[in-house]
Amino acid sequence: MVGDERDNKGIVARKNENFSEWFTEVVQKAELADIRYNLKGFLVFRPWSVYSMEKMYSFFEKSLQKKGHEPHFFPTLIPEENFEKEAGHVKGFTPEVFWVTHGGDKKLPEKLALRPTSETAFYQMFSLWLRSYKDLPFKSYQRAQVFRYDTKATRPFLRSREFHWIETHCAFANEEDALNQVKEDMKTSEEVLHGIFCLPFMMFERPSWDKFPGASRTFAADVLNPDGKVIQQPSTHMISPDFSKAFDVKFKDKDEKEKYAFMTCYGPAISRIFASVVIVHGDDKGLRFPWEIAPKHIVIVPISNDSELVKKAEELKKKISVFTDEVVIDLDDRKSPGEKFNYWEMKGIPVRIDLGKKEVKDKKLSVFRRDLNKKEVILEKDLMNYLRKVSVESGENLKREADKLFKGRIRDADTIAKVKWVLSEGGIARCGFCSVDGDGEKCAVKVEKEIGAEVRGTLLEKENVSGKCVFCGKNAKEVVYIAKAY
RNA sequence: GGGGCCGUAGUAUAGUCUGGUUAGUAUCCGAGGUUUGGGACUUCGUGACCCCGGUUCAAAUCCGGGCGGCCCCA
Repeated sequence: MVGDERDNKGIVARKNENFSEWFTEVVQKAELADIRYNLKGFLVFRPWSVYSMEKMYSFFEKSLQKKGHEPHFFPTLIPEENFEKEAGHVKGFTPEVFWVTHGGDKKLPEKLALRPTSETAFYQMFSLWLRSYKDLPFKSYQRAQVFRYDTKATRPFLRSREFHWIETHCAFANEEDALNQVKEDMKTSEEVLHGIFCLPFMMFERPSWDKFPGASRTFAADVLNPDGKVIQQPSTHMISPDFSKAFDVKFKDKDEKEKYAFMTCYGPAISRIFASVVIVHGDDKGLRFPWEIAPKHIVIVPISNDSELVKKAEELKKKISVFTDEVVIDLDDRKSPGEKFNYWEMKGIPVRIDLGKKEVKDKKLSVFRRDLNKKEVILEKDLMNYLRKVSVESGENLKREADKLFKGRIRDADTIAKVKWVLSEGGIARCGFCSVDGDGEKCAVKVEKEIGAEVRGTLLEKENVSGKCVFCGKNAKEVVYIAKAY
């Protein structure tokens, strides 16, 4: 090939050397999304990402339902008046809202927002639905697409103007119950994000200056990318009492008094979490998935389309169907076996079975597992045991690998120079800090200006503090975590 | 928030600086033949200058705007 030898088949960029390019390449070559849709920040999700995201949705929804959340579908459009009811919320979201202004060629009497999030839609209904303490706790959720006119650079999956998520909206009789909900949301994140998707993260309480618009307290998970930047994943919020007042979300308590409810919300963004799955588990060959959320489980590659081999492939597929239906037989006669091997490794399918005459004759199978990139020969009669084993181990292996990398990157720092060093190593710095309320913001600005990083927050369970704030020298009141962020 | 780079077949690119031939190459796609155990070979064929405006005898090429993409810094 002429020019810069750029190959339009396999992944060229090295994940750890040139992460940005690696990600762009993987998105296109593994056919996760088509970025050619002619609208900035919007992309077409292709089957290989959708299969996986559907599974991710399902794990989250099952986990939420088990904890008492019930599903809803709310309208995509929200009247402007709903937005204007709570000052903090308006201020935070107005610059990011897409507005619908016309119906046909008639100008609408009131602008309609394409929901950037649905608090103001849900609370509108909460005020109608919630009458008595017996209606509480009220726990709901919906899966939805939301829209934000993000002015920063957009990136497929990571930062799009339309994204796919789940949002839970809950109401409680008192603040304590609301806080417990936040803790439950953290547990859900641990169960699903880490337990099933195998993504290590830390959940921080965001500093007061970095809260969700309209929240009294914000907690958010940070996942670490190989380039050393963290990306925010599920966040959970205690909503400011101003909302209950603004939307008149009241209930009659046991003591016969009318009281305002306490709301929480939790938002795992599936399309963005998918990005983290790609980024955290992928390698230089392309994608890797934990079995549970792999788009498909198994590919059978007959070495040729010889009728004997095709028949054998069908037979195996049928046999495997008691365990999984997600078996692809690759009969594309335009590709050589070698090309297929590389292709399916790039796509990250967990198990590949190479089927040739040799195998049929010897009643053996050549199998390749993507978690360990290992090829081995097994007896055909052991296939089901092998698949069961890989289905369990693939996630475990990916999780172990990711956890190890993550833990090694969190380091204590007691001077500005040390913080800089930790960040330059692609890590998260843990250090003493004056305050995460208003008056600590000066130091946070310093962190941003001088180091190009952000104070991500504190742990919910307060840590022992001693010593000084690394940035202003006052007595440290908090232990904070500092990282570069998207 | 600031800066830089880029837009030519489905994809990746040459050509742009220095305006002028039938816009070249690889891959993909379609048809045929030979192949098939780690990115096969061959013959034939289809397919492109992002949009709008300007300069000019002449624009992929120069200028302005729009739309879209990529990268870096804060």
